[in-house]
Amino acid sequence: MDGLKVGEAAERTAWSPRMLRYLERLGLVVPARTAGGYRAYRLRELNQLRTLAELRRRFGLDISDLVFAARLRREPELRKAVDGWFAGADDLAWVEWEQRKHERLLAA
Amino acid sequence: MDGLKVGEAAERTAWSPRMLRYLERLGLVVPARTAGGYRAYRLRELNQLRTLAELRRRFGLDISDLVFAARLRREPELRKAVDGWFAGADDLAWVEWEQRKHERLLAA
DNA sequence: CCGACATTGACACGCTCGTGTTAAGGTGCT
DNA sequence: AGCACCTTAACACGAGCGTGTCAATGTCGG
Repeated sequence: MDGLKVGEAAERTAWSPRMLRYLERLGLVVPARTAGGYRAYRLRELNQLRTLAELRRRFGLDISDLVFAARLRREPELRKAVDGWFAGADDLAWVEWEQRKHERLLAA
Repeated sequence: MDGLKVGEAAERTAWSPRMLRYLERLGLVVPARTAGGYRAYRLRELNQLRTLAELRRRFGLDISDLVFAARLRREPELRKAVDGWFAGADDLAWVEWEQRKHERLLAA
């Protein structure tokens, strides 16, 4: 078999098999599948799992924080809206920010 | 008084006074204070509150998602680490996962 | 100086998250 | 064929989030 099964991957990454399945359902770490339906964890997934654990430990992140970060990358609409919110939160005026966005669009 | 008190701000933004205090404790919308200790909501804060409600409604965001987004802006160390995690995850995996979710829905 | 509203702090409650466990069945090496 | 491990689905449960409410006290305008 090419890639580790869920139990083997769990042993090598200090996650439980349960959590590996959970992370897959959230779309964070998605292994390939064998013909029989077994999860096949390869090097990329193992690295993701180790990095993920490190992020939680070092920065106290929730898993849901990473899910949100993933959404930010995948949904430009969302990223724009969030940026807009922060524009109103910094001392830059919202209207000015909108204006400059329009200017950028015109310039493009 | 220059700025709205918490009750007045609540009426105009469709948040409860309780939630306005909560959002302040999270560092998301922080009004100035009067000499007597009353919160003074001005235009900037009112706009932030309305935009915040809109983000929740339109994108289904949690408040904690916005708190995390704020951390991302303020902590370059954190942003770098999160970017690093995504570097190990090419978006092919995401597409495959979406496809299988779709198949599951069709099969149901 | 009184009444309306503010302040902080605490208790409460339903909901979701992260995690384990168990059940009922499938895969695959030897 | 058997044994170890996998699959999904379900139930369980403590912890934390979002929110309301109540109590004790402070501020302010008329």
